[in-house]
Parts: sequence; C-alpha cells; structure tokens
Amino acid sequence: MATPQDIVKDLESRALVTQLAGGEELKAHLLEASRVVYCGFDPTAESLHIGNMVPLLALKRFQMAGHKPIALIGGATGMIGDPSFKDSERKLNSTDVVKDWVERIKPQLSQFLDFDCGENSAVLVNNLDWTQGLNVLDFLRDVGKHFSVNAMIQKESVKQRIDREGEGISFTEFSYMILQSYDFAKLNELYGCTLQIGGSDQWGNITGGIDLTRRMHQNQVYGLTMPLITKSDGSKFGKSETGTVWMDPAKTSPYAFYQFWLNTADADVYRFMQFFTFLGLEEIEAIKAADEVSGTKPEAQAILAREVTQLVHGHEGLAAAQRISEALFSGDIASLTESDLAQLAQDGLPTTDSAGGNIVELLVATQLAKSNKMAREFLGNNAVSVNGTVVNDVEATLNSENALHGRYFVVRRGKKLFHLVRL
RNA sequence: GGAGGGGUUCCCGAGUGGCCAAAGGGAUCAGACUGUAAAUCUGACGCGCAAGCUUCGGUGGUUCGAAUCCACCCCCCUCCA
Repeated sequence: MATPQDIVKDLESRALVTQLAGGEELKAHLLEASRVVYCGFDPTAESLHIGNMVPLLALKRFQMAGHKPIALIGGATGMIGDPSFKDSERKLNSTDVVKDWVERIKPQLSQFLDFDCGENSAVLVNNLDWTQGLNVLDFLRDVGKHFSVNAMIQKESVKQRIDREGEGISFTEFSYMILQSYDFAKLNELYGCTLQIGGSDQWGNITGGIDLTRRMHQNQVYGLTMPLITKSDGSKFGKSETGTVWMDPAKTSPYAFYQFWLNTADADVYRFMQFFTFLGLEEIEAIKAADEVSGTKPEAQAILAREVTQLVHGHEGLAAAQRISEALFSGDIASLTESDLAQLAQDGLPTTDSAGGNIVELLVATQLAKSNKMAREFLGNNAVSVNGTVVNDVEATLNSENALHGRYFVVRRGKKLFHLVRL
C-alpha cells in the first residue's frame, strides 16, 4: 500500500470539511498509516438521494488516499429516526419497510467503493447486526451508563426540540444518539475503525461516539464532518421541479438527473464540482477561468452534469440523458426521425400511450397539468407546444393526422418539461 | 390524573355567525427578459367551460346562514402531580 496522501488537506482544499474532532492529531493519524473510516446511511427512503453523495464520495476519496472505508447501513438506527436538527418528531416506519429499504440501498452504497483491492477493500455493514440482539438491561447498564442526559440535552442538534415551544422529542428519538455512538464503538472494536465522517448535522452523534469509544475501549478515535450542501439563492439543495433527486434511476431517470445538474446556478457550479466530482482543483479552476472570459454560456454546468451522471448512471445512462437533452433542447423537434422518437422513449423520456384526443385532456393524462383548469391556463399563456409548435387552442386535438410519423407527439409545457405521447 | 394553550387551503399564519374559497408571507407554476441561468417584472395558485360544487382535526347539533356557536371524540404542546 502506498503512503497515504494527506486526505484531510485535500478535503479542506475542496471546502469539504466543516469540523474536525482531533484536529492536527487526526491529520497525523491519517498520514501515519492506512486507517479505517466509516460513514453511516440510514434507510429513510427506498433510495439514496444526491444529498447522500457527498459523504459517500468522501468515503471513496478516503479509499483512494489509501484508507479502508466502511459503509454502514442503518438497519437499526433507521428504525428509530435521527432527531438531529429536525424540527419535529417523525413517524416510525414499519420493520418490513425499513428492511426493504435497507436491501435497496445496499447496492447504491456499494457502487462507488472498491470491495476488492486488498487491505483497504471497502466493507459494508449493517448496524442491526449488533443491535438487534442487545437486551434492554445490558444496553442500559453497559452503554447507557456512559451517557449523561445533562450533556445530551445540551447538544445543539436536539436543543430546538428540547427548548422549542410547540414541539417535543420522544425518548425514542432522544436515544438515537446513543445507538449511533454505539456503532462507532462497535466498529472500533470489530474493525479498528478510528474515524467517523458525516454531514455537519452529525457532529453531535459523532462526538458522542468518540466519547463512548474512549469510555468503553479506552481508544482515541476521531471525527470529521462535511458541509451540508447549500445553494447560493438559499433554496434547498437536491430538489428539482419534480421533487427529490434520487440516485435510483427508477425514481429519477438519468435524463432528469442530468437535467438537474445542468440547471445548476452559476454561483454554485464550481463549488459543486468540488463536492460531487473527482475532477482536480486545477481542472476546476481552469474551467472557471475559461468560462469567465468566454462571454457566452458557461461550460461548467455541462461538465458537472456529465461527470456526476456518469458516476451514478454510467456511460449508458449518460448517453441516454444526453441524447434526450440534445433532441429536446437544441434540435428541431419536428425533424426528429421515427427512430429518434422511439429512442427518446427508450431513453426514459416520460411517455404515455394514448388514443389521442383533446389537448386539455392529454395535458392532464400526461400529468403536464394537474387539472383541466390548469391545462386551460397553460394553453392560454402560450406555455404549451406540440412538436415544436405553440398550441393555445383549448379545442385542439391530437390524432394520427398531425402526429410526427403518424404516431408521436412531443408535448412541452413551460420551458423544460417534456412528455412523449405515442398513439 | 389536573390546569392551560392549540389543530385553517403545500408550509407559516390571519380570520371568532353572513361582505370567506377564506388576509398576508413563503413555496410552487406560467409568461416576459435570458444562457434550458441569476436578478427583476407580470399573472396564476381547491375543483368545474360555466351555473355551481367541495374545503378550515372528526362526528353530530343550533341557526335562514358556521372556519367562526354548542356537545362529544381524536391528536399536539406547556406547566403541575
């Protein structure tokens, strides 16, 4: 194994470090030898989303720097729910549901990491494995005794819930911190894990684990948190028009995924390259410099979209996304060939089979409008086009006469929402 | 268990018998401008072409008429025990 690089310095230069527990000592620790680092992911949905990518890619960065990554799936913690910085208690998901989500997320956690590269091969673990067998009394005596409630309620992550008028916190969620802390101690015991990384909202949970590991095993371990991704305009990162941007191609198509990144604001795009790609800093700087002098549309968004889409959806996914984007946004829709259109459906452009008919009904059927009323409004605003031509007649109909190649309609609502209708 | 406060349209939040489909803000959507940006401006924002219909935790009442009053129920919060 090569000498580990200064991974912390590298992360810092990419603005990927918010806090370090251990500071200089941690840096030295990581430079000294190949270490074991872990990051947890709770199954809070059936798929990971792009917000999970930052810590997940960070694990990969650690692996590339010569360390051994452990991706932990929170089969146990996902049953409880992390209260950190959440303003209200959430409802519990059923055991079966969590179990199902765990299985769906496992491959997503695995896709970036190398599980077969010798000593620093990645490991995938599930904290349910060491949690489900615990009995309450042992847990309270062996683990709980190390925690001071006085200290726990001081944590910033739960403070709002303790202080805030109108919302409380259940004992269940309050205990979350203890479970996650126990994970760290356990991984230290089982794998010699000495570092936990996570989003900055995990600081309280991570330091809890550091304290617990010291108390239970007399081992010094460390923590590193990464920034929560924010957008320059203050809106929440990771949502597109259609909602959360998922990593699962069945939930967010590679095309929609690609489009999401392509629409990144100028003010965010270079920063996002640092966070979401493996492009070198010099490369990113060069792109930025070129964009600044070009006087036209920046290239950065396209590069970012390409890099991230390829990372998550591979060559095929990227190619499909680019084909659709090309056809819809730069091509002349009316001149698409029949096989181009068939390919669009193949590539994942939302498609509806229909018998044709009134435009208002079709807008609703394709969910481009959520009610007849909205559909009429869009038509009235000149917001709808079919096969590249604006349609504003409420009575317009689609049939084989006016279809492309006798059976296709590319229906557009607004600037960038497309749907393929197939007769 | 006791006392008090509260549940309004996606969110926050006004409304305490008709003028309320319900103020205001946010989010969202569309149009103009652009680069499939940002900022800005304009418009829409329960459903219905319309007449009108369905909404204000739930159920049932009072009333010509209820989000607003009454009864019971459910849920949340705070304090006390």
